[in-house]
Amino acid sequence: MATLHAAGLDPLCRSLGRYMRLSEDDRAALSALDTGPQHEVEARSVIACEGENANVIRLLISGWACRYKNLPDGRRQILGFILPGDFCDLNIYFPRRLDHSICALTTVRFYEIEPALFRELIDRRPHFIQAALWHEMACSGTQREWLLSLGRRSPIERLSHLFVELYYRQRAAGLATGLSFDLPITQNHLAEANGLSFVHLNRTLQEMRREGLIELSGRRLGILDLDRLKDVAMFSRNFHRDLQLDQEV
Amino acid sequence: MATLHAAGLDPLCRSLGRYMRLSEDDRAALSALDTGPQHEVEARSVIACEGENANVIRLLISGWACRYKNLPDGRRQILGFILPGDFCDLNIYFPRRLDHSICALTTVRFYEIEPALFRELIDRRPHFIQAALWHEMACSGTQREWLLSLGRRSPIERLSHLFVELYYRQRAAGLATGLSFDLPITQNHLAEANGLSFVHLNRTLQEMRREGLIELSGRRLGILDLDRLKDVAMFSRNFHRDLQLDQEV
DNA sequence: CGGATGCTTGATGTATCTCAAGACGTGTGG
DNA sequence: CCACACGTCTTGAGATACATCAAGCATCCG
Repeated sequence: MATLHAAGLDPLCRSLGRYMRLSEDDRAALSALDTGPQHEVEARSVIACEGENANVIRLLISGWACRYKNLPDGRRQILGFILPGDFCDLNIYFPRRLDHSICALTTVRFYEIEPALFRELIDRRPHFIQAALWHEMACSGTQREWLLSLGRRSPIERLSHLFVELYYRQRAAGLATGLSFDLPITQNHLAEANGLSFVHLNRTLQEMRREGLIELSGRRLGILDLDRLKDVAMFSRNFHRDLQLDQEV
Repeated sequence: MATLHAAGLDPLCRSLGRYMRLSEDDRAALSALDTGPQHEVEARSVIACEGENANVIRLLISGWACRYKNLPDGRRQILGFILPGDFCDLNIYFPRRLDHSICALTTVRFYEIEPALFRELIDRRPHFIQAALWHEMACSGTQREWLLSLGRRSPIERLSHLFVELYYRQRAAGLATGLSFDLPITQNHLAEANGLSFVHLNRTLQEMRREGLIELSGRRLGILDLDRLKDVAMFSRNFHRDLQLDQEV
């Protein structure tokens, strides 16, 4: 019985454990959180929509999701990818109106946690707020890296950078085998994330293959030369360090 | 004497007051924070540099600063503008290594607050952490809007959006008179913020003037038709609401 | 089998960058 | 006071990177 329960809560401990050392008491306190049933939605489902009130805390268990924004005329920009262990929304206080939407890119499983329960947890063990703050700041840092990519990196540099980011995040979550990992999204998604047309993205991918940087087929990405890929991306040591943190589970 | 002291701490109260209701006790607690001397640096000074440890909390009092990142080959992207009342860095816990740099665009005055003092404040009055979280989330929201701009908006839409954002933020800080406000930065800065070459930015500005959207000269921006400017920018109601919060002082 | 979805390729136009030069204002030293 | 340097803005010309439009092909699935 303990096993089952522990397995169920594992994602929460693992997720918060990335940002703080968890004592046994901490883990026990997390167990007390009733994470409720797991939800499952299929690809393309809108999990949360811009403008609606976020009155729940969602933690992704499996699958890929993304944050995105639309312009009134239909143009769409993906703002970031949400991988297993990431929070979709962390509205602990003040139900904030969502400034962006979230949709599932694959079949996705996630927890929904009551903000009130989280608040109680923080009341009893105030240092948990630090993990929440840290999570926000880590996301914020990744956004800044994307700003640099969209503003100043060329398409091939942008794409290289994204692949390195995803590789390290997947590896941190134990989802990479060697230098390859599942990339269960379409080229169109990659284009929407990188501010490119999907035609041009396709040609950029071909260039990367020609250059011997990656191989990509059947929804799986293989990195052929990580060092060179990082060079092309001008991947920063600082950013690497931030992502590495995820590994200290 | 009370006057002087109150005047000195006013920026802190006003800044945090944007994110939470301050009781009299709260204000008294903030007064207990020794904000130390005001610092002043001239334009172009680097206030904080990527990679260094942020071991202080800075609150901008007057002038303009910006966050930015560089690529190894010298390309530079401005990530956001810091206006009076904004925190430069809010590293309350864990001295985090900075993932970006901050520099002064004009002569700038700011407070430096010891993180330890801030932590003590939060220990005594835990709800202050909510203001910190809210501040992080507001900055994060602005970054997402910039991602949308850089990824999907055309140059003229981007620039329009930036001007509307700055207008609302300046107005919230009481720094706009009517529909115009000081814009003490160069066209080169605007280009670096919008991911454009400064030549093209210059031409975009001319187009906006030709269209009767703005007038810009002598480091002062006048908005000629706010509604149309917002239409061009496809400025979102949600984002507006977030910025408006700044007004509820 | 027909329709949806995703990937690839070609042709064409244009938006944006780069390079380069000149104009204007402002401050500084002679 | 002028001469000069410097920073900023402006304009022109040319090259190219990227978007757009359009078509073909493969795969999957009902």
